Amino acid sequence: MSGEVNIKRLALELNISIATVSKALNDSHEISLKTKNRVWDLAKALNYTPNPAASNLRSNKTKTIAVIIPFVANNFFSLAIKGIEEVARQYGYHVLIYQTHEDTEMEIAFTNSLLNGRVDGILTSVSSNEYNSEYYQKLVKKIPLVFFDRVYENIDTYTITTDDYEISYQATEHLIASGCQKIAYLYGLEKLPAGRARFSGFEAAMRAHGLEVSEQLIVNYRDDEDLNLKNIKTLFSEHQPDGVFSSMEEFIIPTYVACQELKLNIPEDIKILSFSNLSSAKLLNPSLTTITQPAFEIGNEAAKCLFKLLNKRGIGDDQNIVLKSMLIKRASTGHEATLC
Amino acid sequence: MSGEVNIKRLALELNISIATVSKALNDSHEISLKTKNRVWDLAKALNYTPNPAASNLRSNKTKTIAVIIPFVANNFFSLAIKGIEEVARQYGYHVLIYQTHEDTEMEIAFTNSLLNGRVDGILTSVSSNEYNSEYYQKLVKKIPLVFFDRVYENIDTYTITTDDYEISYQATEHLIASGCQKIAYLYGLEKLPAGRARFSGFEAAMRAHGLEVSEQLIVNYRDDEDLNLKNIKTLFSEHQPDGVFSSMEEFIIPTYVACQELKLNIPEDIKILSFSNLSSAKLLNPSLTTITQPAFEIGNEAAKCLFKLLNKRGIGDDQNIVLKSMLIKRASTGHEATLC
DNA sequence: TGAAATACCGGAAACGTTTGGTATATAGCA
DNA sequence: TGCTATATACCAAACGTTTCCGGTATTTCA
Repeated sequence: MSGEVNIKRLALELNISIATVSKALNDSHEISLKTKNRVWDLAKALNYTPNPAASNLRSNKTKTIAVIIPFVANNFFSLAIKGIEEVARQYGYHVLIYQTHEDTEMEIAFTNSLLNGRVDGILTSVSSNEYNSEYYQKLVKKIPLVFFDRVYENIDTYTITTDDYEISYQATEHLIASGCQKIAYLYGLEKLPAGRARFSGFEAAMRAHGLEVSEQLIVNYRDDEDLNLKNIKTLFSEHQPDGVFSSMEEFIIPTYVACQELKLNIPEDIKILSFSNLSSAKLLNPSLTTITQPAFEIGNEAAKCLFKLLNKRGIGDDQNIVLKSMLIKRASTGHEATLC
Repeated sequence: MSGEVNIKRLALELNISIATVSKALNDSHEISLKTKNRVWDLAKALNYTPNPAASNLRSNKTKTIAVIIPFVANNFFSLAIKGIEEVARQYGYHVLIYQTHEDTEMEIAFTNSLLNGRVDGILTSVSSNEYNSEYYQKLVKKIPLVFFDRVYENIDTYTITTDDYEISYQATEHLIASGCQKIAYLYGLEKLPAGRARFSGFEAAMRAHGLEVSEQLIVNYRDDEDLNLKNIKTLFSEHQPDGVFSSMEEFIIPTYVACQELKLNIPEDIKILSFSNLSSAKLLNPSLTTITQPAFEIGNEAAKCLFKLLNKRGIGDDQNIVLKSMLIKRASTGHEATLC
């Protein structure tokens, strides 16, 4: 009996035209309230929902946005997604998620696969293995796109970032105030503005306090857990730093392991802090001092900006939004353990 | 100049019909290799990709699947998603992700919003706040759907679960072998088969060793962090258990906090183990003994089953797939700290 | 050699919606 | 009264594919 319930069926049953039904469903001013109500009632009764493919084909709107990120199995990005979804739901949009696994080629492949009208807009946090902004120069002219956290600079769209330089400066001063003189730097995202800003903030704070930033006290992040561990252990045993500034969550585990294996006591022998959104940072042994980014808010803000673009409001003077991170002092830098 | 590049454009430029182009692109046997090559070459040169809306409208295939889960900011689900995506990519499918936040109403709302042809199939891990399988009884007749981890029973589709009963039994024996006599049970997912199986396994092992399972030693999970902490603290101080079996990752933090605040030493005063996919479990203070589910494999297997359904192969005798979890012994149950 | 099978290609309808143009009826106004 | 504006609704053409149906040319085989 029923068959699929579509607009034609509604029109037939109400004895009005297809066009009228469509306009009624979209609450057009051309349709009388009386007719609208008849349509809405029947639509509800028959449990009608418009076919997205047809609607999209005709109107060129998908009610879908894409999120392209390195990983989803990561506290920062998980929270950011949550922030994005909140806004998307609000607008009745669906969210497509793509993981690049830090591979720029994948990133570009995914993005390209979205240019045929599969989505209305894109939110992206770029891969760290390359810095290649030319691609995006052209891309932003083809589709609404907003960068968050890991951004390319000087591209004509919104970017949502955090105060990497300032918070790194502040965190470095915290290490110094805690008595560190020889601070190692675990360098992540070195090709991206975020990674560089973190290092600059560290550098500036060191210099401001008359401390040296030595090449030998730097470990660069590699996509190889064992190598990272090895490099950190080598650094620790050869140069005995009394402090560690980790610019990436991924360094935490190898750093703790290195200390354990080298029998270094945290924070007595060495103080540690790290960028991180790990909710269990407070339960590490000892609890870890972190620089925590407002991940949820970043996602939220990014999505809002994307919808500004989708609604054809041009980019205002709020093109580059910077949110504040937090320095949460815990036992790994000798701070009182407060379990917060 | 270019305009949008579509199938008509290709046909025009190659001086062949639209039908031929379409068939060539889909590698139909009706088209000669020579023609196919001409089409493929030009398509590549012009960077053509088919319009998904049009294709979907006509063919009733979206090349998209949906994943409906309680949270993405969770190690287990993050990994499961990764497993799902691997398979999806392989088939050229896109993945839509929905978070229910443990709310069955949302779960149903999302699911309903997908029934109008937005996706070809659904992978779902149901919310824990309710057990209401009637809805799904009807649903599986309308759209291909596969359950993973948190499943409803006796529904005519694939389910991917783990050996909750057996591994819980085994873990409980580990606690007992480590000297525990009075073991508290932190009860999660109580309304779902998974949660119940975990408890049954625990119960059976206790009984098999002549130990009592007391109501007073059970804390039920509530969606309120403070309440959970309070309940655990009350349990610990009023009944002094010497072991804790946590059936949910979410109990870990309050449990550790409770021990710290009550000055209970782990594992001397109390031994702890928990279901968890936390990668930092080994770095907790002390490192945490976990039951770890093969999250990636679960997602992987679930997606494979969904594609079996999509390819119209009926459900075989592998309808209920059960994967093995691992018990990883660490310091929180008195095991040698091995950092693995 | 002739009939049947095969290989290759095109015409045109269909998928379910949106939308610009048009038509009718009514109201407003001079 | 006649003329314009407004409210309401319909017609038909799109959107870009896929696919059924057919048609011709070529091959196969008895």
